[in-house]
Amino acid sequence: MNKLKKNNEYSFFEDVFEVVRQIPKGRVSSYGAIAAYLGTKMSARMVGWAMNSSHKVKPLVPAQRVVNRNGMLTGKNHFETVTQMEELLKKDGIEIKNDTVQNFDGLFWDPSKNLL
DNA sequence: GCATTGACGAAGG
DNA sequence: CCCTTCGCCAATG
Repeated sequence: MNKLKKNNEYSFFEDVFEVVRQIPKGRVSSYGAIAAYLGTKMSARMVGWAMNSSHKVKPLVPAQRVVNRNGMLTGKNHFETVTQMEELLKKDGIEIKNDTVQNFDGLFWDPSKNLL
């Protein structure tokens, strides 16, 4: 499957990982925002799909900081444990209520605005 | 090679 | 205001 990857063309997966790693502690971002930063704003799904491999890449990607546009921890089910995601976010100082990031609007981190 | 699914999002009813 | 439908792109069956 691998090995014959176009050396010039890195999957946008790595781009997603890189952006997610840039998310500051205590902040969260959304799939759509990351997708938009990568240019594929219409395909936020692809970002989520990329996160599917986030657990197997070298520098673990803080996927827990990436939630949907509603601030809901939709991907918690894909973590080692369903509580892992909210626990990690709580450690970052983010309050989680009912699997949803509180004050999501205030904690939201837009890569296109901050990373640029 | 076509059909289904997926950690989303915006629009329509 | 809540729920349903469509669109996107890629991977898997």
